[in-house]
Amino acid sequence: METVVENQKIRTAKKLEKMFGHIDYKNPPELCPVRDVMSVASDQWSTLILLWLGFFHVLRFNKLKKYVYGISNKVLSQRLKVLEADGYLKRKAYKEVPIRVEYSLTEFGQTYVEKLLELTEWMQTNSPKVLANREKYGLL
Amino acid sequence: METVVENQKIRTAKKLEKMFGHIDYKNPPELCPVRDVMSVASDQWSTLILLWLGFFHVLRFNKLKKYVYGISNKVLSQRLKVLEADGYLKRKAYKEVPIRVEYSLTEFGQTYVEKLLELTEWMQTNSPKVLANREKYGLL
DNA sequence: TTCATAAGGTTACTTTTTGTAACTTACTCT
DNA sequence: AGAGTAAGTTACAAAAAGTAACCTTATGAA
Repeated sequence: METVVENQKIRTAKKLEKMFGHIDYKNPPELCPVRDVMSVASDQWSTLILLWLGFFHVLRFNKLKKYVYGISNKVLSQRLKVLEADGYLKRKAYKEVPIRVEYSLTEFGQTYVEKLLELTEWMQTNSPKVLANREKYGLL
Repeated sequence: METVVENQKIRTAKKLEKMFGHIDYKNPPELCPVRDVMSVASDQWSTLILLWLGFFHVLRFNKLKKYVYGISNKVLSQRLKVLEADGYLKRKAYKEVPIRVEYSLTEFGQTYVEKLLELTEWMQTNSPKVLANREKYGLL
């Protein structure tokens, strides 16, 4: 039993070595694409935007704003631009009045949402544990 | 071929429905534990701290600071406190002079790091694509 | 014809979060 | 007595995020 956990720890460390081991830790973030890309894609607001798009497939600006509860116009529009630039979603504007704009995932974005979903499922499963830990810690 | 992708999209949306579908989107973030827990654990600095701990198993404050390149004392100590409170890592202080403090993952933290690692592997695989997208977008 | 409305933002201004760098503590070694 | 060391903390500056008012363009009602 113990060794199963230990072996898992070792496997994990090996993968991390593959990822970080060859990188000189003195490198600034600009030279680490993983950090760069990750900081955009796994930002809290970006995550919520992408997940809701994964759910609805197509959403307009104001609907998105409604579902990504608490986001401001400013941040929503800024994140949508960046996520579009990075290729996760596409924007389609119809020249009607008032203007209609539809956001949806690209195929690339869809694959990312699937990964993201796994993480979110972990969160869903484990958040009670975390909240319990937090409470226990509060008493110290 | 098309239908495979389509079916995947539908499966994803179904999972998302399970996660978000029953939540009234008008709920503030305080009432959504998933958002709450996730905003701590998948913060950029937290992620890096946990991954490096997954790699080294035990790290002292100043070593962590060295590997989590660019983090400030202030933010590092703040994140370590929160991650400890949430149960991802443990702090062990030795009453020597100068003081020695060792940080390591809890077993719970270890399971999270494994999930996180999958996401990071995705990033590693796909960051070239994102950088390419970004460049293409820049030309528009 | 003037006015209200609507979607999808943008802008100016305030508040919060981060970053920077100097300082603290407590004991040991010179 | 003074320097050095690890693990932080603190005061102040810079950057990011939140807030709320405003813009655009055209349609339909008054």
